[in-house]
Amino acid sequence: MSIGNLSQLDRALFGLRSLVMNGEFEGGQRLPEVAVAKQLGTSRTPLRQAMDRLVAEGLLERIETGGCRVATFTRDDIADAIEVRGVIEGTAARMAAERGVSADLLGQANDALEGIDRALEASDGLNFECYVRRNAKFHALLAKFSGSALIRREIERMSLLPLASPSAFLSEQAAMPGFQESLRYAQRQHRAILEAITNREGARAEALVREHARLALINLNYLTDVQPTLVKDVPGLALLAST
Amino acid sequence: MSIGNLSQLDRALFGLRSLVMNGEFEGGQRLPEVAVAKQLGTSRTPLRQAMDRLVAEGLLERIETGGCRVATFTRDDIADAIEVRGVIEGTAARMAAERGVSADLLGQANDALEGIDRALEASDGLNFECYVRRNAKFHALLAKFSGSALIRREIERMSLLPLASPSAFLSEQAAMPGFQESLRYAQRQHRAILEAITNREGARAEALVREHARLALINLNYLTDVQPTLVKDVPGLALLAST
DNA sequence: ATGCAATAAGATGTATACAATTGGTGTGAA
DNA sequence: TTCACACCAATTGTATACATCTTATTGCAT
Repeated sequence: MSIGNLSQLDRALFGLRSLVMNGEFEGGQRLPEVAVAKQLGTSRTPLRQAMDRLVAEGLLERIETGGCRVATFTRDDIADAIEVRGVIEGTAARMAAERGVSADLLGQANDALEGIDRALEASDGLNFECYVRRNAKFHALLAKFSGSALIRREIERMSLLPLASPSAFLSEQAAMPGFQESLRYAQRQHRAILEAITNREGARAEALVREHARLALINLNYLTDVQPTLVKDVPGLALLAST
Repeated sequence: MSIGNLSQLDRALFGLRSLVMNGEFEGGQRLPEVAVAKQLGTSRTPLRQAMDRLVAEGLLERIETGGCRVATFTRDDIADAIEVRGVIEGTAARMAAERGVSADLLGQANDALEGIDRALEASDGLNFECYVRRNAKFHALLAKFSGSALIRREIERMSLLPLASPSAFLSEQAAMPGFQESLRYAQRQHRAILEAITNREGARAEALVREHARLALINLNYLTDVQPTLVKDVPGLALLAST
């Protein structure tokens, strides 16, 4: 359990999550414990723990007669997950506005947004890696703003669902037409959200965050309808029901 | 795994949840696996599975150096849990209004509300048991209305948290002054919620459900401030931090 | 007396053996 | 040919033994 030396449970958890997300298993089929344990180089005990956790995450589902199968998601499922993430993040923003946020935290959020500005104005057009990092930072701060550990955990939880996280589609979005314009739109929303929270405008903050989350929906639709060839590159998209 | 013959995991899960909810363990102390396993009459393997699930439910928390401890909740934690339940139930109601609900389901909800009416008008003043049952039924239908399995699961999940469920305080509420008047107020909210959903008024339905959830907060405050002697009778209230 | 270190006891993490249940396959009869 | 029943293989659920890591206690040195 030392640093950099993972426990068997962590190895099984990361390994299995990665296998499932990358679509290594046929959707709906049962995961045979012995075979998967051998594949991951661990025993059944930590593997079963890992499976329990992935069931809790929603990535696997229990079979009544025993064992687990890979969960499959319809596009409606993913849309609902994105909507719920937006709703809870929106609640975090509203609470932040209502209860007030420390100047230190507000400053950190402002720093993150300035970092995004710099990433957008980079000399070579866009510093993509920097954008992704600062975007994740801003969303993490938003969850923290609420002052509620429960809210923060719930947002993290929803973001674990495949394709529901704030940066789920960022890596492949680069191929989209109007990509940079979309990032600039998102950044204006970021600014407005932070302004609303600072001004203690709870309803405005909540509505803005909800709308902001729906950007992920647009990307989902683009990837599945217009550019299905990219599907293989987006982690978790393999779990989308083929219908 | 036959009917009525629980698996060891279920036995451990129900038993441990009950022990924790009833405050059999000192808050914050580590749960010794061997001792608890012996107490529950099972081995460590299913007990550890049960502990993992209770961690996912939020009832236990992991200790960094190994093992689990009983989670403690501040009143703010419980207030946040109630708020989040209200927010997600509100989203379910809004989605129901936006997407439409089948006449069959609407009819079932109406039946539940008529059952509550009858319970409130019983000759001996109040049929309490009937009220509780129909109230739970109405809230379950509300979750179902959304048409989203994810939403339904998240509402169930939030309702598992101690004191966050729609009927968490009902059993002890009888000792409150103005108790029946409070139930009538709640029932008027029920009617308004159903009307808003039927009329496809999403924003109204969402706002009403949020306000409805806050009734639980009032009961929480009453129990902890005015009638702390009742604390022992409410399951889960033992987990409230004594501060 | 206090602080640190070492040791021992006890707890958790992991592997594996065994039991019980499931699911498939093959054979037989209608 | 098809359905049913039985048997066998394979898989999951459970218990337990073992290894590793905590943690508390004791003793020693300052």
